[in-house]
Amino acid sequence: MIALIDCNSFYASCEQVFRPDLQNKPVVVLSNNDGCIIAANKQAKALTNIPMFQPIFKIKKILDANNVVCFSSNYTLYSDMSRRVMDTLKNFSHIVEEYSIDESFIDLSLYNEKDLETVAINIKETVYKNTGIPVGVGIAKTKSLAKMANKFAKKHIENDNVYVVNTEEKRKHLLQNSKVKDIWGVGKKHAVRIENTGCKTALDFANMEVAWVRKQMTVIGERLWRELNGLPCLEMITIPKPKKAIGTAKSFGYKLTDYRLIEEACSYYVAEVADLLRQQKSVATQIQVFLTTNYHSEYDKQYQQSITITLSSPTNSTIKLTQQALTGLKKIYKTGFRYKKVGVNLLHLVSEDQVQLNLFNVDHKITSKKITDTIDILNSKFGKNKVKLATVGNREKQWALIKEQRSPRFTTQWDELMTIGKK
DNA sequence: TCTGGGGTCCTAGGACCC
DNA sequence: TCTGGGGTCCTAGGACCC
Repeated sequence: MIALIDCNSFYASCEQVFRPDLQNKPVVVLSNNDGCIIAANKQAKALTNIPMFQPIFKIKKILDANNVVCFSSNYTLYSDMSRRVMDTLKNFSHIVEEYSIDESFIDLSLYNEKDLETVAINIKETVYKNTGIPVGVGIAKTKSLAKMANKFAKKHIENDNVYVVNTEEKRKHLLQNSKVKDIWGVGKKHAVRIENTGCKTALDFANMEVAWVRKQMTVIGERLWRELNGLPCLEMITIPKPKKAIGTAKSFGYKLTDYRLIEEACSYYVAEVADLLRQQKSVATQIQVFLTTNYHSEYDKQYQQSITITLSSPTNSTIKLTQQALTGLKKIYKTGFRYKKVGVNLLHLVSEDQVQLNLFNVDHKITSKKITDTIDILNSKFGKNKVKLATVGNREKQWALIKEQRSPRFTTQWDELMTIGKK
């Protein structure tokens, strides 16, 4: 049996852990640049007209009228809280798959099946006691059913955030009471196609002809169909696979026209992704740079362009990647536009030790590696970005994201610890 | 004025090879 | 009317997830 544990309104819950005064109050967390809502707690969700992913300026009035507390996103805090939750889960099973920042699958086959209800409640209570984060638990024979059981448990309050599918009756009850669009892996497009055949519930889908499913939804759909019928097709992935691509693309805090500033932002992003690349001990064979104006704007002239450069030899050197990225950026940049976003993608990543050495730049490679290693060591000792390339610039980041309401990084910064009582 | 960001997997079709 | 057959690699695009 597999359990899916999912944190309730994770980002908002993280904020509330350190702000007990916000218990039972509506709380939302905003995206980068404070652009739109990416998380809302129960109380905020209960207010109608707070749709997720809506630009904040459209619903500002509703937020204010209801005294909704808004936070800028604070990923440093959320990552650390996530680690605490995951550590707690490891006490319940040795087979844990960290599926995302706020959910995990864990294998419970060592437990007696009739005890699972108790185990589920125990997991929920222990995580809350250790971290302050409320979670939901869904348990079933397959990942897809566990995922749906979890969602079902949250939706129907009488389940108190726990649902265990340990009988055929409960499987049918779960699927009968879930809509097609609630099936994990069925998005908008497939939901329409499925419903057009007359299916209304997840159970109807599970009873469809598998040939139709295969044809319309490929092998992914067939796996899902089997999983809903109790046949496990998705394995537990306990060792995270190295990423095949690493990218970043963030909107600027302000529209940019100045090439120099865009270049600084681009260099900064290259340093970020190159760092992640080295952490997973990979090298990139291609780098892609793209630049775009604000496509939402009706006034601005629109322009977007991207360029993909194949590197002469695969690398994870910030220096080399920056050189290539800026060469690319120069090619696609055109004057006369107000730019909104620049992005960098590292593509076709391969393991460091699988690289085919290019005979002709061995020397260069080694020198470059020494510099990169030294920069990494210094930065891990003295703090992120203390040592950087000159192209990143040293002035205030005029392109930086807007984060007006970020909470303190309570758990990772000594100077941002919580204070109690008078100073 | 203000509209997120980072991924995965699969398939079809083109280019190319023998 | 008939129009080889088998294969690989790559890319773009679709669909989905959190």
